[in-house]
Amino acid sequence: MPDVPAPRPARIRRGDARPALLDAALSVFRAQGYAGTSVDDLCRAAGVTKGAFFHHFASKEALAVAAADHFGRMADGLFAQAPFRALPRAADRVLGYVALRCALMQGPIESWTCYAGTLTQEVWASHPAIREAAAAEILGHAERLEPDFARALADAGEDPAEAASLSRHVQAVLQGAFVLAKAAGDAAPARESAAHLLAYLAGRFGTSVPEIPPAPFQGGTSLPSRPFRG
Amino acid sequence: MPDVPAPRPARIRRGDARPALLDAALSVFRAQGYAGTSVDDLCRAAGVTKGAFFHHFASKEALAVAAADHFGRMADGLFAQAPFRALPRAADRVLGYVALRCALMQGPIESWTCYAGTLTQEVWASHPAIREAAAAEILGHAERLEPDFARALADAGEDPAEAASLSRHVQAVLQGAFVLAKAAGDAAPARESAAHLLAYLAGRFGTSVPEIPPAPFQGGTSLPSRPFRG
DNA sequence: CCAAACATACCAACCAGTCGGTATCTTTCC
DNA sequence: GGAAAGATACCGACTGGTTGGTATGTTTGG
Repeated sequence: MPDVPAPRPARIRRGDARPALLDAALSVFRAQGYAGTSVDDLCRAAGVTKGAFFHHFASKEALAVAAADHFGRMADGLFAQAPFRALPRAADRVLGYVALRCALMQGPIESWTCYAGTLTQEVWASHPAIREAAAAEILGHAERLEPDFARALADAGEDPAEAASLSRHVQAVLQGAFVLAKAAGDAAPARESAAHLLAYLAGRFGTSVPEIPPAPFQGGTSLPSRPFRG
Repeated sequence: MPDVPAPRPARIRRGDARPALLDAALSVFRAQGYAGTSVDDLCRAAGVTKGAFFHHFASKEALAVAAADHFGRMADGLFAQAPFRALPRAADRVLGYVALRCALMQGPIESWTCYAGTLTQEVWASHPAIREAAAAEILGHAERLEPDFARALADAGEDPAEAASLSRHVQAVLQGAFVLAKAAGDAAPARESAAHLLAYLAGRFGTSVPEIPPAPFQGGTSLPSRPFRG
């Protein structure tokens, strides 16, 4: 059990407990997982006491659910204001979105991975309420991007009916990129995967791939090599 | 806390405790997560007592590490014997691999998702030993597939140097597909994503996409629609 | 008879959640 | 304006149950 980083002062001002707990939930759950995080961990990270915690949230699960919505609103706010949103061509907006997500892949892993995906992976079977909130987050996000996909496909003379599935695919690739990054302890494989995704999308939209400089992954494994055809 | 399914008889024969625990680890950890699974859960699922558990494994973490290798050997065995391995063209072997993984996406989710990816996502920061074992599993698997990717790229007149990154990308997409499937509670989005992956690979290799029938995802979210440009 | 393979009882630490109580802000009424 | 009344926000000791792990005893195959 690693000790929780304390990004906040030891105590929070009156009235700030709820947002402090929501922020703490995002980073601590992402770093330690749901079951691996105690209520005391969350309180410590938020600079709040247990009394405050249970005053604002009925249970640890309730905080996790509320934090999924919190995460979604933060993410949507970020992307709604991003410059790529103003591009005239739909294909460029889609590629710009993926390029931005790729550019965000730096710094501490728990700061740029997906709260909803991380939690779902862990508690999809044991905590249906969290699974539902996370699913609404991920699939809702994909749905909100859908119009641009439909437009980009139509512009390329392709069937826009595939927009929904393509938009979900983009989210899937990003989620998978996060898993590889966590496994490798390095953002490089995630950026590489995003680059492949950009290539696929550019192919579908008949446009060129935008600039992104993915440093190649140097990791490798330390496994004794086990031949596949063995 | 859902009760653990007991796929085994209440008690296991003498000498079978170790493999029983490894099998139990695969299914129970995937269904409940690492921290959400108690040693007693594992013993119950394996039909074994705590004494047997700690006779064979020094700790819960040690079992999780050993199970990663166990998972890898089972998976490699499965793919090594699959018919697609005998195809003459490298591109067809790669596409056949993805098509098989797609075809496996049915039945209980914990039976076809990735043990290594699930565990990494949860404990990458708190249990380095598990993270390393899982990373070796995932990246090692990608490495073992690499020669076919290199050959397929070369056959298409493309640079085979991209094989490593492309092979990791395939694993990333699969991992992400699992996350979406868990979120949606349905294999459909995972199969859709695999279909997009096949399309990308076929494009890169200059071949046609093989048969796979991905039923479209009907899920949708129950979120009040929050406009993206809000 | 011996070592490996178990079985059972047990323990200290931890955990989610409770509860009686206090501090501070808001409303109401004069 | 100001005091009383009530609502909200917060505090932290406590509890019943669970957890990973240990200690010690028993069975079994060779």
